[in-house]
Amino acid sequence: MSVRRTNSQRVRIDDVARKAGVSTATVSRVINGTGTVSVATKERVNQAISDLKFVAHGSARGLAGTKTHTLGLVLPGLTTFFFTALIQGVNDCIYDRGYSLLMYSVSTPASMTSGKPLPLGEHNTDGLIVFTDFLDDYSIQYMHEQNLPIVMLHRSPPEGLDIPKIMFENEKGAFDIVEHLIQMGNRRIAYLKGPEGNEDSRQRELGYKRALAANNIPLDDSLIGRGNFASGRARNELESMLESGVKFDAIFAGNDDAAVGVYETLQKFNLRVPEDVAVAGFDDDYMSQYISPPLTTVKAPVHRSGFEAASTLLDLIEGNETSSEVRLNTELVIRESTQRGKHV
Amino acid sequence: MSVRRTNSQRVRIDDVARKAGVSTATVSRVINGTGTVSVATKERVNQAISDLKFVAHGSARGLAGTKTHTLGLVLPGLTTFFFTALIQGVNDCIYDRGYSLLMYSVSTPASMTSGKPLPLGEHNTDGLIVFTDFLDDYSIQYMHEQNLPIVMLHRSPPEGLDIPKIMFENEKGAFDIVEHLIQMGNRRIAYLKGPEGNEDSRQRELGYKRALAANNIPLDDSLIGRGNFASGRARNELESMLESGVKFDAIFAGNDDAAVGVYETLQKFNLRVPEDVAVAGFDDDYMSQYISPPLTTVKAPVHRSGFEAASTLLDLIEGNETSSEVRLNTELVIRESTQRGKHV
DNA sequence: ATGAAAGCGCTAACAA
DNA sequence: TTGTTAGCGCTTTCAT
Repeated sequence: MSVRRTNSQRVRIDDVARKAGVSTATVSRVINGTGTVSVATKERVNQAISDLKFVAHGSARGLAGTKTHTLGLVLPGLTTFFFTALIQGVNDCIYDRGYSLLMYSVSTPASMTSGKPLPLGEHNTDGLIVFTDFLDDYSIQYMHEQNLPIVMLHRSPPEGLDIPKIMFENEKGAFDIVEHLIQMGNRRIAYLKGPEGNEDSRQRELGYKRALAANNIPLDDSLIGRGNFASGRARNELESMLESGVKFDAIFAGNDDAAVGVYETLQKFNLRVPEDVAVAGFDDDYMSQYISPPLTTVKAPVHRSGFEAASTLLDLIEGNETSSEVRLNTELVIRESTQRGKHV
Repeated sequence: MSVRRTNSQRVRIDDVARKAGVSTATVSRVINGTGTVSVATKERVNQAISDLKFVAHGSARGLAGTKTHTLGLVLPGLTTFFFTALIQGVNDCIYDRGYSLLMYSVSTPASMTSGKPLPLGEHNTDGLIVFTDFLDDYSIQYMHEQNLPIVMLHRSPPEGLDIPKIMFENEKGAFDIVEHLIQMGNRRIAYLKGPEGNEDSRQRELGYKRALAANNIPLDDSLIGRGNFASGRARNELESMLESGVKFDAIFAGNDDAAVGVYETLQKFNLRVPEDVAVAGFDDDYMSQYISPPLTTVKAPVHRSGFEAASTLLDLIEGNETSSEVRLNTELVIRESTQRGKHV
């Protein structure tokens, strides 16, 4: 009894089939590169497709087939240039491989299993890149159990789950930069942590502690501040530390954005960088070379981490081999913020 | 004769219907808020949905219904913090309204109507935000004719098409900042254009020229350089200008990223900012307050422009009233790069 | 207020 | 190598 709103405008696969003089199955084969189609037929079909400007209906493909050709990327609130590079990295990987990118910026704790679930399964992405602490372990486990391919970016998967992860060499990077600070003559070196529970931060803290230990510098807990990888919080935290009389001759700020906050607070207290306090960051954000003084930091391959995450996810989806963990090299970048006597 | 890969795992709408003791039609009504459902029934259905952790199949909804609940955002290559704020703005608008975001970063000229078409129609987004010069007018016209709701961001629609656009007050912002430069005593003021054909740049150039005219300063074409809103190109262009002997006492760099390139080249030529050359930007990028000297610029509401674009697009989709043009206010931010005698 | 059932535009099994 | 056709999981009309 069909009384159906007929979507009259759209060019459908059977229009293409008719024009090319073949069946819809053949057109589908040409589109998807499946099955076998003779060269001559393939050419006729492609001609018809471009003549008619046919674009397949994504939802129909998603429903009929097994793939949506869409990847999900879950991010915390987009704050710094870091995210730009990361998203571009994912983007650069997937379009060539025929996928689109669905983005979710989640800036408060969220869950798939309580309250209003995230629209993550909703669109049936073929897989998910998780880069946020705002999605709880249980949600990830839940989606993993639904057989959704997942890759963790800058975060470990929940205990016991076989989910690949992409990380920076945080521990080594932090070790290197703290060693550098020590070699520049600093002994009392503060560290500003990232957000509570953040894994990058935890690993950097380990590197920081290892470098101190390797140089026989006792650990002083009063030198460890609680930040959140953002300049505002860094300002406040450092202010508290200074007001409570903590003394130090260098700060490893956790990341570059926090280092910017450190700069501001030091200036407010009339402390010069690097003469009075040396400052180091992590990431090598775009602005770090331009701030004053230019910031010594650990260069992290952000674009590449997005690219690798996407690439690993596609491998997972396509059933290729994947490594369970990718660790991306970091590189020490020495600028003026840690070089006494060289400051302009 | 069904021999069908049956997606056994998934909880479907009929599972919910059975559990709630209703038909699938009723479940659908509850999900979509359409039709009339008694309070008691609605409650039973919602209970069943959360008990079963039911998430509707997006492709099935997209195919059966008329909406995909997805918006497309087309961007040029993601380069600066600008894009972070913009994407976040779009994001912040749409999730509350039940939409997801499909992102396309297109960094080379692309078309829907020649070559391999962009996957834009492919997923049947309910609408599109176009923020890139890399998508040609014809493609936009083509999609518009297919009745795809479109909003232009920082760019005008093709001639004659009734497509809303969101812009900054470029002309006024540029006028204000050039006036400021003039008031600070500068007469020979250079302008660095954005990419060829870019509308923001064209409007800023108009503001620049109007400010000169308003102050009886003759226009000198040798003072207008060809940039692309990026630091690298700004460096090169300014270097050429300086080498060819062009003299000026101030530069309006087109945007903040270009201003950074200007800083670098001036430093290379041993010209101080602002003592020898005053520098002004546009956007008020996150880093502009932190570079040295802090950059005088025009603050543009980037996050808000993303938000407004999304909001306008949703209004278009939902059949609400929309303005054909939204102009977002800019604000002059005076810092040290234009203040002679105040530089630290 | 609710249910029955058609069909959205594809893909993929099977037949030929 | 190609065609026929069921059916993916929903939404929506129409009937009740």
